[in-house]
Amino acid sequence: MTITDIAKISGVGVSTVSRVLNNHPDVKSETREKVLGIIKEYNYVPNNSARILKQSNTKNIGILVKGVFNPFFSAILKNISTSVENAGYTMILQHHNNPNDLDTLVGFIKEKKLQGVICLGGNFVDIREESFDDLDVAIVLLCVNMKTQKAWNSFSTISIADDVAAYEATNYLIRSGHRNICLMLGDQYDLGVGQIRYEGYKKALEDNGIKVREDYLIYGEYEVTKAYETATQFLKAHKEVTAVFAISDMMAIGVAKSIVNLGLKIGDDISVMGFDGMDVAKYYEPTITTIKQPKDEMSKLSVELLFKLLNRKTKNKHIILDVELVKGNSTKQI
Amino acid sequence: MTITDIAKISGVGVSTVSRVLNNHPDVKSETREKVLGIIKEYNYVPNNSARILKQSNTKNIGILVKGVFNPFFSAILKNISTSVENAGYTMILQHHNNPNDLDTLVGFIKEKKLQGVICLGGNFVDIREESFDDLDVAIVLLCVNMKTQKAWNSFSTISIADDVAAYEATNYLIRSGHRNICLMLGDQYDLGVGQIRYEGYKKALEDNGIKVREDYLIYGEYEVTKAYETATQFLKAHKEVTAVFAISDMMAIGVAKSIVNLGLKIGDDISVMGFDGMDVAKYYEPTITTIKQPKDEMSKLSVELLFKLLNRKTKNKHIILDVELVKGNSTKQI
DNA sequence: CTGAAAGCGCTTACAG
DNA sequence: CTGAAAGCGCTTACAG
Repeated sequence: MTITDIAKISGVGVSTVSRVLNNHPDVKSETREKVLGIIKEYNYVPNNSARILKQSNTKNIGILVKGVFNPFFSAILKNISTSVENAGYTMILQHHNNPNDLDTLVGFIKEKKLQGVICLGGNFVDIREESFDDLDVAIVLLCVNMKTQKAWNSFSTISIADDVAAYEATNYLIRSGHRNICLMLGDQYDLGVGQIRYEGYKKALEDNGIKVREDYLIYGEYEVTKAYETATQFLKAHKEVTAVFAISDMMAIGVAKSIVNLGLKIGDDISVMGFDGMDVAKYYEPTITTIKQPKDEMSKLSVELLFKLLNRKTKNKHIILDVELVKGNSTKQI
Repeated sequence: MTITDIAKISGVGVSTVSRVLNNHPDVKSETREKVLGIIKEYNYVPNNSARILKQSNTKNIGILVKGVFNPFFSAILKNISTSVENAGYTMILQHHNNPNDLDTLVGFIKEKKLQGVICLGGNFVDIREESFDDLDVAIVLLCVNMKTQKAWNSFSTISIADDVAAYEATNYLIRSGHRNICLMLGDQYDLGVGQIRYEGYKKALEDNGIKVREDYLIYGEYEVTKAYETATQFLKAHKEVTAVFAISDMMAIGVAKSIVNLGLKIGDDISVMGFDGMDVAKYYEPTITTIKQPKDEMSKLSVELLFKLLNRKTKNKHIILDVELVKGNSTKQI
């Protein structure tokens, strides 16, 4: 079934069918009805590729997810997905683990002829103003390590001040009397947000005259199971540690469980601080103290910004959103 | 930059460039090198739409997610995503909430010219053997309400026996001495797996001579927050209830928290049973008794089956996987 | 091993 | 309000 078939059956030209398909106003309503009837009858759906080949407008929005596929991302994904589809665009999801985020992104954009793309995660170390020069695409980077927050105008970023947030979290633990504070990161080679959060942690310790210990860095791969295992092993070997700061709530839950299973009490014996502000942190027992990222705002803003960029209603922006330290019962004064 | 540009610059015909692009063997390696060099130099990426327009093979795999976008789905999503990309296919993710799953699916397949599609969730009430007749596409339905498990050969299903699983869960609570057992479903109009799980719950009660009470059905929208709110309200009004069976672990966690916040003890005062077997159920404190779905197997099998179907290496199958009741400390004998 | 040419299924000026 | 025709950027027989 092609547009030509429909045209023949309807007894009109292909241009007319095309006009009906694209809701052009100048078609006699009688003709429109007839064509629509045939389309319906034969269950005809136009070939997207042929359409796209003609129009430069693919209406494809890409979502490029780096590394982990954690629950924090999936909440964002849902929001984005809904908005993108409501706008009549197609959402192409790609997940990758390549070291070079920038190359991956550019290849993705070209291959799928994307109109816009939202990146979740990654560190774009060699990104430059000219990186997207010949592309004409709206780019929004989310949850990305962008150390150099210059006023670059070829892409947008929406982020939180990860270093400040991690500083605040660590400082909160220090203010509560903790000095032996372990940091649980994703993995050793995480150059994304993990890197920046580490810097915030480090600075908070240094500002308080606490020595930063390499062996207090542990890795939970953003997974509850792995976090549990790593924390169990670590806490057994380091009885002096009184607080663990995990850079995701799911890892914090793994850590919390390891404390219980070691016969200790969460908060009273060892404090646990999370990051993300997932619902589950609030509903865990005890509630997990965490840094709450404004995820609804992040997803809402990112799609809004993306479409504004697409429609040339704005120039690129670099937005930094506020986080909130939500106090739970998993951290205690000592 | 088009193939014609590359051909001109390289001093060869477009067919030769095309052959290089598609790794055809019969190109002189000298020519190949030269063309490859130009492609690299100009960062040329072929236009996918034009390619697809010629080849019937789009290499597009669709993932159609119905309704909720819960963490259980996102774990599956990650696995599928990785496998699909490794096979050189593009993953198109679509999320919907239309009542008519079948129409949505068929429209999706046609519009994107999908080679294969995996559906997560939904109830395909009016699905028929002929539904996909003119489509030539591999279809795998996952986590779907397929009451009529006929030996249909136009699509595949991978599922668990949701009714049996829910029966088992309910029966376990009954064996533990509970008689006033509340069931938390997603929402009132869920005709997907929620419907079948409800039937298992109902049958277990009936088989044990326990009256099924309409007012013992509550709805948590597969969300921890909503589950918490609904359960709190319900438990306040129904002091006689000693057990809650929630058909997702996230909802079970919300219920658990509501019990704590009502000043009661999880397990000792009110038992909580979950469903899914998410990691978090195992790491919650106390551990949540749950029905564990083989999610790794589900995602692995679904992709394997999809590609076998694509390559005509198998005919359609209807696979039912086993679940496991994982005992935690959230349920107690009374 | 290589190139010219047809054609995939659309959209869009252009002419009427 | 409508149709014939060109062309989007590829791939693929076909001929050499």
